[in-house]
Amino acid sequence: MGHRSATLTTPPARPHVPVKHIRRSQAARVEAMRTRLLDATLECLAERGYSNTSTNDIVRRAHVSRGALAHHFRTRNDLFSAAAQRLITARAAEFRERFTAIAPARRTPAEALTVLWSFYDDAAFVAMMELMIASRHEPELRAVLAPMSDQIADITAAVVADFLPELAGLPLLDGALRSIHALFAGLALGALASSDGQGRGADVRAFVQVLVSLAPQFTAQLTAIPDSSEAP
Amino acid sequence: MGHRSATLTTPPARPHVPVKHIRRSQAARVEAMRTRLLDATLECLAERGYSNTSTNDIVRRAHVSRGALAHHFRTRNDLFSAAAQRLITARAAEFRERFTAIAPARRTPAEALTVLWSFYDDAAFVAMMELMIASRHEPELRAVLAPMSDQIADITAAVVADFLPELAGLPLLDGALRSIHALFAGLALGALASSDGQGRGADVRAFVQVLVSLAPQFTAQLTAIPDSSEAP
DNA sequence: CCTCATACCGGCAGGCTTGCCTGTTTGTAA
DNA sequence: TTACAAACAGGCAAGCCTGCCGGTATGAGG
Repeated sequence: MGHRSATLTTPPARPHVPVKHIRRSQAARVEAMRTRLLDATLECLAERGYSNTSTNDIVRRAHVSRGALAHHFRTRNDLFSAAAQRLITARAAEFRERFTAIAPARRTPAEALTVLWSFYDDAAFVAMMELMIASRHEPELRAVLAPMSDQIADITAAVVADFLPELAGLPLLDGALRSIHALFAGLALGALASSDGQGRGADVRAFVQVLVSLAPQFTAQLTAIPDSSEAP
Repeated sequence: MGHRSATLTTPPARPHVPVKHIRRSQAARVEAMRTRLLDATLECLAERGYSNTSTNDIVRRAHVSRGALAHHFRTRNDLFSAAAQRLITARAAEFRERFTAIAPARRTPAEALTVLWSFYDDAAFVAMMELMIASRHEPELRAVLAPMSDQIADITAAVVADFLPELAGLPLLDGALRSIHALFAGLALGALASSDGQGRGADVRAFVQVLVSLAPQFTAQLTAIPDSSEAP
């Protein structure tokens, strides 16, 4: 179950393949270089963290010269912002893929929760957290990350609508989905400091499991409740 | 409702009160110095973040010489570990205080949720997140933070038992409480990167509010369910 | 009152990082 | 083929940070 160190980038084609003397178009060259750099950045981010990652670490890992990086990303922040952008779009794509890959017979809320959690119990999400923390002081990075929350909500809603139609009409669905995302994020954050190496809040996830399995039951009662909401 | 910048430390006695020529015992001196240093560390942590905070920043803010810090904390990590320890114990104390301070008439789940959230929508929790992220590479810090998760669970359980006895016996109470903590943590984390300056996931918290208000209802149905748990 | 341990002070050297700068190679287009 | 622009290489200087060190002041004990 420990999904850790899942595909953060495309694993092949990276280790020790010098990009030399293969006669490629310039567009292909820059694309390869950017990919190399960005992937290395994301990996360093997950391993060493935002501010423990120097540009030297990155070029070393990418097997690229210092000047190459400077040529494609003028400043360190540019690099990290681009990496953040790449991470977000890559994840959005993988999100849809992984869900559409679920066999129609298995498209249950429980399975969906498992897949969803795999996105949080993941090296990429560690990188994501690093970026979120760092974005507090890097406006450019923040600008990249800001719309992410709503994007996630939209994509999740779409996935639910497509694959779990029985839940599609639920009254507070949007809030519920956002809640689950927040909960998983909190779990992942807590896992960073917790000594609980493999548990990763399995008990909490079990509780969530039970909760969603009960969703249909109390959805009926919801309509008859004196809406005492308006959050504090 | 924006609780931000709540009491991270004891605000009085800090600004510009030179500790000189007042004839105090040595024990008092070291205590004052440690407090000064640790408070400044925590403040810097919340404002600048873990690795944007240099020891110079700290001594500058604490109005203390560089040597003083070196004398009390041999290394930068020692300082941060001590600060983390201090933060944890201080928060635990404040946690109980704030809950016992609730007027008996107001001891409702809704009120409890509001108070609980105030602990996450808080400069101190920003510092906490910084420490959690940093602890990934600082074993000493990690050792300090590791037991925190269970401590929180224990304290929360105790508070519920004392002040919300009607919930005390609920079947999956422990999981539910941990879930709420994780959810709030995730909300706080997301708020770092979100442009949603003041919202802070109010909608999500509203959902949680509704959910707990329904807790008694479906707790009955829980016993009759084919336990298909064992989290994935 | 005197002595000593402890608390505190401020500067120095070593190491690391970033951004820039010059020089070389590669692709493209005339 | 030739000339130019873009891609790439690697070194340099300025700046900052940490840990340490000798020197001073202050409180404790005889």
